[in-house]
Amino acid sequence: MNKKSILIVDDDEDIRNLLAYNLEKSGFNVDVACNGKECLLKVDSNKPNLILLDVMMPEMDGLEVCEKIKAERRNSDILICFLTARGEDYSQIAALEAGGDDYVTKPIKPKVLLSRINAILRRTEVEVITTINGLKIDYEKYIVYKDGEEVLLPKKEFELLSLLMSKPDHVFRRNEILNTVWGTEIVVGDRTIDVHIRKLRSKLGEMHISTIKGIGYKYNS
Amino acid sequence: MNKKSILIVDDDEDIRNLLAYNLEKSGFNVDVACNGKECLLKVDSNKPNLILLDVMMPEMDGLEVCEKIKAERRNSDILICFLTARGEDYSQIAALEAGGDDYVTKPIKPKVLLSRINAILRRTEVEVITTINGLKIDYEKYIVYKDGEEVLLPKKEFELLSLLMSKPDHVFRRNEILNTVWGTEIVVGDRTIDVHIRKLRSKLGEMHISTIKGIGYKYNS
DNA sequence: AGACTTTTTATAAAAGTTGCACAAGAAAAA
DNA sequence: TTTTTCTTGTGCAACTTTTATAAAAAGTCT
Repeated sequence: MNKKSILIVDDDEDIRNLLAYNLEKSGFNVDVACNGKECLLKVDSNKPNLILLDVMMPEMDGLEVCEKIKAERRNSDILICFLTARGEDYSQIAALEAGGDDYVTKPIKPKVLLSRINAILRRTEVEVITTINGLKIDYEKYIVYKDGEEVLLPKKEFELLSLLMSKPDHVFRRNEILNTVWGTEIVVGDRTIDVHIRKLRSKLGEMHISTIKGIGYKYNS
Repeated sequence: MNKKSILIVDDDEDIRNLLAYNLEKSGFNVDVACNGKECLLKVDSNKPNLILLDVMMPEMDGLEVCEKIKAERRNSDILICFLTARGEDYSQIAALEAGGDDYVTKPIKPKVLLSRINAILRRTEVEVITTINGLKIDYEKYIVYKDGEEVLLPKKEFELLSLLMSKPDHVFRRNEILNTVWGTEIVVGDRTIDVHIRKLRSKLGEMHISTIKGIGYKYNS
C-alpha cells in the first residue's frame, strides 16, 4: 500500500517540527501549514488523507478551517483530527460537529498520537460488500464485481444498481427510483431510467434486472 | 415518518461515540450499551429497530447476545447488524446463523455504515403477502405464486386480482371493479372485465374466481 | 480540448389492453 | 320441457401504452 499523507496545521513551529519528524519516521508523507489559509491552499493543491488541525490559531480557527474544507464535497473523505489544548473551551462535540473525525489533546505524546492516527486511518479501510446472485457490490469503492472481475460504473448507474440491490426482488416503481436516485427536485425525462437500466444490463448481463411493465424494475435475487 | 431507533453495542467507548454521533446526526434515535448484559436490558425496556452489535466483547460475545435476543419471539423483528473486525474468526455465516441480518467489518467508516443501515432498514419495510386458497399474492413484488411457482401478471390483471383477493368471497359488482381498477374517468366496454377475468382464470386455474351472474365476480377462499 | 457521464430525441419493438362478433350458458318465460 | 332472453365467455385483431435501443446533444471534470 502506498503511503498515507498527513497535513499538519499549527501556528507553533516547534509543534509542527515535532509532529512532522515523528510522522515521517513512521512512514507517512507529511506536509505542513502554519495557518488556516495555507492549509486550505494545500488541501486544494494536494489532497491529504488526514489533517492534524490545531483548533487555536490566529485569524481562522481550526473549526472554521474544518468547516470550509468539509463544505467541498470532494473533500468529504479527508479525515480531520483536531489538536486541542486540554482545558480549551472547545468541546469534543464542537469539534465533531464541525466535521472532525477525532481529536487529541495537547500536550501531544508522539506515541499516543501515532496510535490514534493509525486508528483513524484504519477506519477508512472499511469494506462493505454485499453479494447477491453472483454480483458483488462494494458501496464504499463504487465498484461492482461480476464473476470476480471489476466493473466500474459511473455514479448514476451505480446508485441505481445500489438501490435495486438494496432490496432484491422488490419492485421499485419508476417514481421511487426517480426520487431516490435523482431526487425530488431534479426532473428528468422518463427515458432516462431506461437508458441507465440498459447500460447496467449491457455491462452486467441481462439476467439481473427484470422489467415489470407498467410498474418498474427489480433486481433478481 | 417517525425516527428509527438504533441501539449501539460495543465495549469501546470511542466507537460508541463515533457511531452515536454520526447516526444521531442522520436522524436516528440512538441508544448505547457497552456490553451484552446492558444490551439485553435495553432491548427489554425499549425495543430498537436495529442493533449494531459488536461481535467481540468481554463476557458475552455478540453472537450469544444475538441469539438471546432472537430467542424471544417479540424481538423477531429487530434487525441486527454485526460489527466485526476484519480477520476475526467469526465468519459471515456464523453471524447470519446466529440470526443477524447483516454485518459490517471494522474499522467503520460512518458514511458507509450509514448507507448500509439505510439499506437494511429498507429491506424490512412492509412486505404484504397474502395466501388464500393456494394462491399467494405478493403486493410488493407484484408476483403471484401458484403452487409455489411464480406467475407474472400484467398490471391490470394484477390489480384486478388484488382487488378480488382483498376480500375473499365478497362479490364485487362490475361497477365496483371498473371504478377501482380502471378509475372513474376512464370508460371501457363491458367485455373488458370478462376478458381480464378470463386471462386470470387461464393463468391461475378456473376454481379461484366465480361468476355471479348479473352481479359480478368473487374470489373463492 | 478530450474523455467521460448524463440526458434527450427519435424510432423500433414489445407487451398490454380493449372492442367486436359470435358462441355458450344460465335464468326466465312460455 | 322448450323456448326466449339476457349475460358472460372466447378468439382474434386492432389499438395503446410502455419499454428498448441507438445515436446525438448537453454537461462535467480534467
